[in-house]
Amino acid sequence: MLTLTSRRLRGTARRVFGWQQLRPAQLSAMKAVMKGRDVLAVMPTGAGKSAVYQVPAVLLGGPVVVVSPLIALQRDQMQSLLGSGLLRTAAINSAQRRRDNDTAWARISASSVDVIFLAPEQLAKPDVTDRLAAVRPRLLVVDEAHCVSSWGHDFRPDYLRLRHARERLGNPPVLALTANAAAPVRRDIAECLGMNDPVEIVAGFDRPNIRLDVSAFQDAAAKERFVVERAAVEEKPGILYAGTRKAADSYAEQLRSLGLSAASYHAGLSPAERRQTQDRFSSGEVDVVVATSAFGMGIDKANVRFVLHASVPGSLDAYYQEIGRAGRDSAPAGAILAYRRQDLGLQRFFASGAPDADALRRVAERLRGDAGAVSATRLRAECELGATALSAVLNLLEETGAVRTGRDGSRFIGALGADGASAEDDVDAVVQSALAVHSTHLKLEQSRVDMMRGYAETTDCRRRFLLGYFGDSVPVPCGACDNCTGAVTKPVSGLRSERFGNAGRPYKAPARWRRWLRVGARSDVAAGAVRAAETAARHTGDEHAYLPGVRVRHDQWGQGEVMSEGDGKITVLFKSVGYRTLSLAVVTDKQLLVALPD
DNA sequence: CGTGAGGAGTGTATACTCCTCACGGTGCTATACT
Repeated sequence: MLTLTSRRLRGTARRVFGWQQLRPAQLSAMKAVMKGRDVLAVMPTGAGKSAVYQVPAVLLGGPVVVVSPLIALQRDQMQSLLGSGLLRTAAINSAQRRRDNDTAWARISASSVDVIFLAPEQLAKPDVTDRLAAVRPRLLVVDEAHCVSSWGHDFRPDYLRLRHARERLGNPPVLALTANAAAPVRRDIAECLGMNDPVEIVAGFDRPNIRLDVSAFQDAAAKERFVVERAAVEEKPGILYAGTRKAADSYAEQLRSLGLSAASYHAGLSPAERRQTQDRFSSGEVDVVVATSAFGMGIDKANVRFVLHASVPGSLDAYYQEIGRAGRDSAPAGAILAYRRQDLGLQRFFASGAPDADALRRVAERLRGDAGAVSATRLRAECELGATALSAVLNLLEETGAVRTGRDGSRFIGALGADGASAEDDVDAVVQSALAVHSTHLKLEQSRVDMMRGYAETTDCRRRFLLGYFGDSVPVPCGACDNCTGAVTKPVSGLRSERFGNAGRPYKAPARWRRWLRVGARSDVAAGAVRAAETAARHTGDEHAYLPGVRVRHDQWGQGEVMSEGDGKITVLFKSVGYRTLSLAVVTDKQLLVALPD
């Protein structure tokens, strides 16, 4: 039976946008939005995420504010909405001329705009939130919401300030949209945005047409040869991800010298070059884009046949997101990882940036003496910090409780007690606890790198490992990963596949990995499949106290949540130390974990 | 954490080894120049 809301939503979708059908996930998300609930929707790209705010935008009777991480994405979305004819859009950003921003504001203030696109940095400015508040937004959309979690803690700290912006806008409901967020990331998003009892809508993660392959190497030159030849022989078009800009340029050059149509893409290139490469990839003119992680958001090319990683990314979240750009047409596609464990070092480095203790001290000190609120502008000037650095510092100080944000969102109030301990000790303590808060984030980031290693080195079904990380289970063997089918590496002419330098011989994990991997030797094809089947069988039976989602406590590591289990191991995400993989036997024997009630 | 560039040392090979050191990804915005 159709409710009135469903009927209105479907009618609008048909009439305004020409969509004959809405998927169940789209419809339930829209209904929750219409009810005024906070909504977190995780839906695969191509499943019509944007529709979830576009259809309500027609019906809500007031403007919708959309936070988008890239100006290029804002443009794309506006472009695609031109066709609807009914939704009027505007964007405010630094890439537009001042006059265009003025025009946009004039239209917004005259209530002639239905959807407004901005980056989080805009919403950190009080004049922007003031002007928006005046037109009473009905909904705040956070697009690509995984950015809140992946960028908010350091790179783009204004993502963490969106909760204050929301208050300034008159507390409209929040709709967070992403294609890719494991449970802890979803929790982080909800928490950072200050979402209120959000409705979570999570569509399935599995992309069965993407085949998962890992080839491991000891020698850098051998890996590089493999990458070049593999990129050359795979069906086109494809994306080759490299770890650094330099590597991206070098691979692109090598592919071109083989006569392939390849272009590199990274943040070191001019916006014009980047746009051109992206356009030429979309149109089919470029066969292989060789890119850093800069490439991908907003790419919606259906027929990408392979995503090849020349270097491991820093997390399974990033990996899944990047390989998800393959095979959107549902035809077979390949996700190939060329793995060297030394490459993890680069990701460990990226996940190790420490905050500026001196900047923390200066801001804490400045706010301590002041009874009133101090504006961001003044703090920037007096503490000699850029806008990004100041936001990052304030986020940390706020998390420790030493600072709170004033009601106007851009003034800050020191909350340090003036009694008892000397002022000096006070500031010291605050800096220490801010550093501690940050180091908790770092531990999580580092443990994410470890999970990436786990994926690369597992001898179990890779799909099971990957989807287990996202909280999904899959029947094994999946039949579409190297460990389940045994087709380790497609033979490539003139190339010896090198598995830890022992081509052809079974893989034997080095001693110091063995404990972690809990395997002696790499099984051959048949044994791999058999073991996968056994794992599946075990999975259906017996005494599983530690199923994914169960909350547990560990004596030393505190509270955590079971993320996945299988093959005699469980992986738990602890608040204090990040992901830890434990042997089920040891856990049971030593009673390491206590299950907590929900 | 791992890599590659560059210098010092050895000691005569235009070449090795050893050591130190800089560098590595993602984007917004504001502002000063042509």
